[in-house]
Amino acid sequence: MLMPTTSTAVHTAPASRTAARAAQPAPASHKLTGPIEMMGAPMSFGRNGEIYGEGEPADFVYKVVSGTVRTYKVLADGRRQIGAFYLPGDVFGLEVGEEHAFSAEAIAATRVLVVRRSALMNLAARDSNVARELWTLTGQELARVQEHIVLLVKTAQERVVGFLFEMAARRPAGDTVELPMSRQDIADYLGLTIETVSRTLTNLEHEHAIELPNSRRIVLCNRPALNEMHG
Amino acid sequence: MLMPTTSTAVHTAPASRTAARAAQPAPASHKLTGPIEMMGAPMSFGRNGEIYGEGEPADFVYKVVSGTVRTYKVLADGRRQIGAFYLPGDVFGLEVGEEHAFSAEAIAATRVLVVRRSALMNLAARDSNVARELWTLTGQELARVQEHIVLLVKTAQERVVGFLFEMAARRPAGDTVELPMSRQDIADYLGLTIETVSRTLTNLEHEHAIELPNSRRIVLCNRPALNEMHG
DNA sequence: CGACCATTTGATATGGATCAAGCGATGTGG
DNA sequence: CCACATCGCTTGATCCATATCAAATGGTCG
Repeated sequence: MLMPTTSTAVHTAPASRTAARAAQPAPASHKLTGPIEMMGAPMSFGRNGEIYGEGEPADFVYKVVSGTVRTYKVLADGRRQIGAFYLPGDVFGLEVGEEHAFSAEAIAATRVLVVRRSALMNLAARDSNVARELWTLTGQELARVQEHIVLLVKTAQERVVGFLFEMAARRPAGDTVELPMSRQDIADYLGLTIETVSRTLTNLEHEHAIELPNSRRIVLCNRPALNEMHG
Repeated sequence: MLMPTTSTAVHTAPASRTAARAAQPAPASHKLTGPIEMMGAPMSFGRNGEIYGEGEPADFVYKVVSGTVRTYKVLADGRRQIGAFYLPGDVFGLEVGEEHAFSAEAIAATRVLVVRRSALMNLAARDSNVARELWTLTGQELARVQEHIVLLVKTAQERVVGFLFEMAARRPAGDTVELPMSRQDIADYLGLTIETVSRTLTNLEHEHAIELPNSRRIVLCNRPALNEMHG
């Protein structure tokens, strides 16, 4: 639907790989062996590479091995709303209906595992543990989106601080957050403009709540202060 | 947690009813027989009656028979965000985790069917159709919340019009929408103030897009015009 | 009738958007 | 190796949609 400007997708048909599937390095996930690891075929996407489009048949389920993925919708007036960011270990593209509700793109060079949804469904019909795992994944997604709703009704500063906490919790690395996405991506996730995101981060730095060694790295050097700020 | 001001809950312990369960009038739902109808115990709540609180163990699943339910969170600064409205036939309170993510209240006098979550889980472990139904319910909830996110990043007019379309689609009754909830409820669902909701409705009426016979009844008398307005 | 509560309407304030320019890193061709 | 184009980000000035504050209206129930 929306052609990426600098797509360098290596594969475009996930079905083209069914061999050589058992030799992945273990992805950064709490679950080291599951249906997707067992059955998944590796695929790679370049920066801005389109993984699937909104409204397309949801025939495949994906798990991030490395890199980052964003899902989004483009509204009628051209504005883009980002639904989620997916980091290594995260599953995305799992739909209960027949179509993808959002489009998905790689933010930077990204490797994923791909598995046919029908294969998972067949497995789930026979194995209640797999069925439960699919349900759990959908439930985690639901919880995440509910948190997102709460973020979206707050002030700009609360949204930005909430986003920083969210990212810090997902990639525990002390107080340093490494952002794989641009300011525009953050703005479109938070329902703000790029200018407001930038200004808010600058303010937080002036108040000594964060440090900005560079634009993609943020140090949460005063968590109590940040906690005060996020409602 | 939050005591309702005029609670008139008839039952407070759903487990107190296990007999007399097969004689409900069929609720307005596309699914006339399911686990909840088969196993559910009836309960009633008065206006503003608390059904469960955020953070409480999610031991029961509910289906609306009559009336309307809202789920909500109260933010740190006292603002209330409504997560969803549930109308007759809708299932709510089904959590994948162990706790309720939102609080639930009856908006007006409401009857529900209640079933133990553990009973559904046991059934699902043996019957993959039940498992699939639980997953489908969670997936529908996910789709609804994703739509809600898209609403929340639009302008006030777009949010209000989107809300009217949402309600009209859920209770197909020609172009007339009967609102069970107050302006404050609508405002807290849309992330707006009550004044902005009221003004927006007045504007829509002036533009002959809707009619307001009274504050709880809205006629969508110009759908093409409304469609233009909601991005 | 009168009290109460939900809703509407009016006046003003403000947070974030918009418009516009500047800055710093990265990469490319001469 | 440097001039220069490009891109992502920051900063500044102004505007506007919506919040806030305040009061009037209207419907409901004792």
